[in-house]
Amino acid sequence: MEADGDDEIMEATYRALCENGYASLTMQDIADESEKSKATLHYHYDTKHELLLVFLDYLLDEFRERLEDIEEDDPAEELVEAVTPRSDEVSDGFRTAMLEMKAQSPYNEGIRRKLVEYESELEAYLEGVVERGVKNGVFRDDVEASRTAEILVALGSGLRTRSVTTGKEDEDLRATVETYVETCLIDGGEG
Amino acid sequence: MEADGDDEIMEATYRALCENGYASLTMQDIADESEKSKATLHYHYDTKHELLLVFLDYLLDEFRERLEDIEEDDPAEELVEAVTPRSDEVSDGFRTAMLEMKAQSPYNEGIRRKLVEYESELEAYLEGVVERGVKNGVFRDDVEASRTAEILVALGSGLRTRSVTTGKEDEDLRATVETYVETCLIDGGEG
DNA sequence: CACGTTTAACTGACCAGTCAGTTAGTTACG
DNA sequence: CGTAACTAACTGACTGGTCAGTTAAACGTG
Repeated sequence: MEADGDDEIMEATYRALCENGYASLTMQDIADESEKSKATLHYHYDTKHELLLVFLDYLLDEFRERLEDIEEDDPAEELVEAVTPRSDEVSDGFRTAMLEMKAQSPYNEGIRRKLVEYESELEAYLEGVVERGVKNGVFRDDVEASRTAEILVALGSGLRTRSVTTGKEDEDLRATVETYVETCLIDGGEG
Repeated sequence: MEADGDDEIMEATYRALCENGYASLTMQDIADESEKSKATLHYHYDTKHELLLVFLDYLLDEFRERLEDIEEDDPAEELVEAVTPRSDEVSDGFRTAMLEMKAQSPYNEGIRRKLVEYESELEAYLEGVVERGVKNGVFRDDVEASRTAEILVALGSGLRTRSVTTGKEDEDLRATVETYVETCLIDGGEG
C-alpha cells in the first residue's frame, strides 16, 4: 500500500507464512522475520487482520505480474503454465498457507473477497487463452471457453490441494493438467 | 470406536465443526454441543488431537457407506454422484471444516494419513467405475481410467473448495462435473 | 436383604501457556 | 522542539489440559 519501507513487513509476512502456515501465524512470527518488533507492526497496521488484507493485495499484484509474464505462444502450454505455477516460483509452504486462507474464507469476509478476485482474474485469463486456441484451430471448435476455464481453475486448485496432503511433485500436477488439455481440448488429440 | 455412548461425542464434534469450523474449534465447543463437560471429553480422549483422529475414523466409515450406497447404474451418473455429494447429505459448514483439515495436513501427520486414505479410496472407486464404463461402451475406449480418476478427484476437490469461497450452489458444481464427463469421457458425446 | 467396597463416568475449579493488542516511554531527525 | 518510528513490558482474554472430588450403578458377602 505505502512505500518500500512497508515492503519489508510484507516480505517478512510472506516468509512467516511459508514457515508457520496461516493457522498458527502470530504477530510475533512476523516480527521475528522482520527487523521490527511486534508493537511496531501494530503501529503500522491496527490489527493482524488489516495487515493480512494488505498482504493479500501485495500478493494479488505479484500474481498479476506472473500472468502478464506468461508468453503468448502455444495456448496449450500457456494454460498449463497458468494453472500450475512451478514450485521454484511459489514454495510449498506458501501454497499450504494459501489453502488455509481459502478455508478461512467463510469466517472472514475480507479475505474471501480478495481470493474471489484472484480466482476470477485467473478464470478470465484462462477463458481468453481458450478462446484464442479455438480461433487458432489448436483447440476443438466445440470447446466452450467459459466452462473450460472453470474446469481448469477447479482442476488446478484441486491438484494443488491434493499435493498439500499427498506431497506429490509439481511434475505430476502438470502431467495431469496436460492430460486434460490434450485429451479434452486439443483438436484431434486423443490417441 | 466403542459403543454408542461415544457416538454422542462424535456427533457433537460433527455439529461443533459445522458451526465453528476446525481452526477455532475448542474442546468447550464440543462440550457445549454434547451433554458432557469439557473434562469428560478429556476423560474419554487424552488430547484434543486424539479425539479428532477418532472422529476422522468415524467419518471414514460414513464415507464408505455412502460410496456403497451409490447404485450401479449409469457410470456417468455414478461418477457425478460420487464426486459431488449433495449438500443435503453434507452441510456447507462441514465441507469448510474438511477443507480446513486438508490445509492442516502438513502440520499434522495423523490427520494427513486419514485424509490420504479417504482420497485414495475415492480414487480407486472412481477408477473402477470408469473401467466399467469403458467396457460397457458408455465411455470412449481411449479413456485412461487411472488418470481420469485422478482428474475427477481433483476436479471435485477444487470445485468444493471453490464453493467454499464463492458460495456457489451444489447444482453448479454438478453441472461442471457433468460437462467434463460428457465432453471428455462419453463416447461420441461432444456436440 | 442390607451393608460396605469398588469402579466407571462425570464435573467445577483451576493452572500454565499463548496471543492480539495497549501503554508509556525512548530514539532519530528535520 | 515536535513528530514519526519504534520498542520493552504489560494486560486481558482464551484454551488445552489437570485434579480433587461427586454420583450412581454394580458387586460381593454375611
